[in-house]
Amino acid sequence: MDGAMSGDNRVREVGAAATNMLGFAKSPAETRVVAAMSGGVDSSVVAAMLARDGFDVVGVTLQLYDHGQALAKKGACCAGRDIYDARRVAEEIGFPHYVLDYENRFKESVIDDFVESYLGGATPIPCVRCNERVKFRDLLETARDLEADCLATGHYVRRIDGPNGAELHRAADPSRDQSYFLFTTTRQQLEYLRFPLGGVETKAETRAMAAEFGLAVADKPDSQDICFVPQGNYADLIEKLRPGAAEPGDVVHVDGRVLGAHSGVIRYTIGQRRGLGLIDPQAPGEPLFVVKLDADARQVIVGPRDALGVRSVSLAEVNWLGDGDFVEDAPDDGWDVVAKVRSTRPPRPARVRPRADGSVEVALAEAEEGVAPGQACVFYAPDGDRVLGGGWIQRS
RNA sequence: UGGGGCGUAGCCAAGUGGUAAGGCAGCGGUUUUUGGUACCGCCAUGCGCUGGUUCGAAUCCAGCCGCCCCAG
Repeated sequence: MDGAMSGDNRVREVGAAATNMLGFAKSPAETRVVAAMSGGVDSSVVAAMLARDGFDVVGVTLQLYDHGQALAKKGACCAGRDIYDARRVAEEIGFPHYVLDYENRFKESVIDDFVESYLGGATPIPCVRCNERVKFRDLLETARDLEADCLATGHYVRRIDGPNGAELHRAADPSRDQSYFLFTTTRQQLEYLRFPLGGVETKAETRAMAAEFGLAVADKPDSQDICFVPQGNYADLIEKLRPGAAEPGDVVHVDGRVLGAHSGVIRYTIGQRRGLGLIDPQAPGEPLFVVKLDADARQVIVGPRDALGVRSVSLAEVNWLGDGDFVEDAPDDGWDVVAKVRSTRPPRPARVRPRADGSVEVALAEAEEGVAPGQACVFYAPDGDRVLGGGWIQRS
């Protein structure tokens, strides 16, 4: 949007001259900001940047899970390492830093939900639950308790002050955009939040800043996979937390034929191809995909690729961030949006229509594959930039 | 035990004298702050067995074994 000013657009989501970089009408030194620090490069840069710019930064790192026997983590774990890294950044730059024990809250708000979701045949997004129920709820309250003016995070997403209050927008770098994971953010939370990396053009730029600040985490690899699941082996974690809960059952073709057996619906998600270990004798050269999961019947229903397409999706718990009242002001044919049913891939045209029973129907202009209950459908304005809201997929 | 057909990797399958396609499944990796998808790589010193012909055979010949079908 403002390529002419490239190079110094780190904290430029607030423009008014009378306010500081975070949008407050007072000096940075008088502006207290709690920086949520995960121990990674992004949030470290945010904290360091704000401290260098003179803000009254208080770094906070949440201890979300231990590496004890409950999760059976092997050897040194990232949680401990990350906390150490965050603390070191605070020491290097010179601002206070606190580690808060959020293990119980994380367990109750994120891990339990994750486990129950899988056992119910759905496919959870723990990262969204963590943002929704831990970072932007409990941590945000803690920041208020610390009398901070705002809470800053390292998310790649933009917050823009609009005529009707704070708006959530996609990151300047579409490939790093994390707005999908923040769709549950409420307007009230958004008013208090700041995302200094939203305008960064590339991840390399962030790393360059980290190097510039002399941070040891500058070359730290990006985090990926689910933070509390070691080696990406989520099914083993579920079975440790709920022994015996994952029961075996049949793998059934959409036409009714039983093709084989599985060792628990928790190991599958809609759209999945690998791991079935099966072929359809009637079409031995064609791949099979998981089309549906029936936890009650303990069935994994599979079919050919063309059985995967979905054009209508039903949502619950919709969070609306667009202008106007989501229900009252909805056009008869639904809100005109572009929607994502997964974090990657560009958003596609869709219509979002509130139903009388409180649920919401999304009509996709083109079929999407791999639409699974428990995942999120996030809406954007037709130009794909502003986040208008989103909801949890119930069925499709 | 008359006639016909077939036997290539876990499944399907191409190849009919020149030194084993491809798909599915599996394994490994890339991508990705969820799962998944997609993409890339690997996966038969050997083509039912034993001999023979040939410079050379999965491909030709002989015998044997095993399936299947049609007749009785």
